[in-house]
Amino acid sequence: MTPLRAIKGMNDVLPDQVGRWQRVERLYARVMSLHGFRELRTPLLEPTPLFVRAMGEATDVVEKEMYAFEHHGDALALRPEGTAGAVRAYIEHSVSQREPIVRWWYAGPMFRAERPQRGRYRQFSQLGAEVFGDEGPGCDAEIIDMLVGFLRELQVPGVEVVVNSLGGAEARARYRAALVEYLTPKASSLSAESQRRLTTNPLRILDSKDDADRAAAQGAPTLIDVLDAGDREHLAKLREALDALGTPYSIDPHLVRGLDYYTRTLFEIRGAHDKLGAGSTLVGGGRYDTLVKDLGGPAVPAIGFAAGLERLLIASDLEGPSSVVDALVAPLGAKAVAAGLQVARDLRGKGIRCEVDTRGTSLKSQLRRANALGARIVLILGDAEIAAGAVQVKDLAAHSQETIQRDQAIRVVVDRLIAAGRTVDSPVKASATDYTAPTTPEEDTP
RNA sequence: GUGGCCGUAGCUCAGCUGGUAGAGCACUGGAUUGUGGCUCCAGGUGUCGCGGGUUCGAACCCCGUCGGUCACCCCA
Repeated sequence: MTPLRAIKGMNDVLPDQVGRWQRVERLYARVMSLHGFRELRTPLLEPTPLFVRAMGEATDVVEKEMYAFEHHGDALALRPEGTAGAVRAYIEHSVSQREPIVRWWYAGPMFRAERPQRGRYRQFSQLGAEVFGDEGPGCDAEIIDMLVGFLRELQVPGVEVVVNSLGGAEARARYRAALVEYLTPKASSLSAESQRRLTTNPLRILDSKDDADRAAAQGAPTLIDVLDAGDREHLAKLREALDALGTPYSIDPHLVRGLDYYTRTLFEIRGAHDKLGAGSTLVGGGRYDTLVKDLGGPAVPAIGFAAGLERLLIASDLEGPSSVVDALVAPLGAKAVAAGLQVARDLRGKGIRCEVDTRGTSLKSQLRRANALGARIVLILGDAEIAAGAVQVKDLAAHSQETIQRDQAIRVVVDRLIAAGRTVDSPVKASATDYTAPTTPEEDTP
């Protein structure tokens, strides 16, 4: 019998790692909140045609990477990206009728049936956002600057922003024609892949990694040359705003992205090249001023981006939390366990994370466990303490220990933890029916 | 999806031209009948990814397969 295992490219995240995930997610939620974005949650499963129409028939994602299937006659697909669902929800709920500008963020798993690699998985998570109803370049600049700030908070080294403009649909069509005209005479020198692309998706030849392709593309006309006046002004204003913000970026006229819906501003943010190798794109985004209309909604301009959470985690130097609990209750002997459970319940009522070691093992092994859990305080309850109505409060970091009366012990522990920098919730009642889970001392919610 | 490399204890790896397996770390216990992180001592049968083949004999060679990884395609 073959052992049960997770699907290729779909990974478990064990608790040791979840701490880092949560840290990044909370930081993101906070950044979003500070910028007036509100969270959107959409289904993981959508009608396949939504993605086909949003991203384009000829895109690789649609052609070969979607988990698409039929269920009772419906064509369904696991979402390969977040924008299509967000736009669908925006249209479906007539949101444009209620609010002129909408800022939404989302976080969650996406699915693409690609060959896994470091930082690229079949189920992966994206942190994304969309702004509907603001076509100004200032909005583009704000988003880019916000993302750079976010990556800085994540301590991602080597962050660089690359910007390009794809222009509107007309400009792109004009450019496509010019590019094909320029490259066709050189077709024989192109890679086989690019010769095929010449008819299917010529823009992609621009960011080919093949040397011959690069040489051929070297002198090609650039998109920026064929932009119309409005597109040019948009780009110029974006650059002005970025310069004013002091956000470093570079213009790469060869930057092209794989989805058809982009218009005008297109950007990528890369970082941590040494850790991510070829897949160092951390965030990709851009404007999609016609997509809402193309999907049957009103003519509302929009811009969005998505960041790969797994890549951010590889790139980020942030560490996860080191402690699981603040305190460990160490009862010695069977009689002490019941008393220990009471002490623990009282601690939790004050927002102290704690665990009771009910194994009945030696004090030594309980202290070892306290160490492993990162507990600062150990409350020792043996026969002598119970007889005296007391408890030993041991501070592992301070190497101190004192005998405290039971009714004073909770206050002493709280004081010690607060003195050590732990923030503790305001007291709540701790009973079986009125119990509030202690929040972790982790940061981040504003 | 295409190609290269890799796959030995929980982790990182060693294992000489094929003679059937080891280290460090981690973990558990003890030294200290109730006191951790340091130190010392003790504790390992693990489908050598899986299946098949060659051989007297395979962790080591061959084929297939699964998984990982890197690059490409593409993308977050």
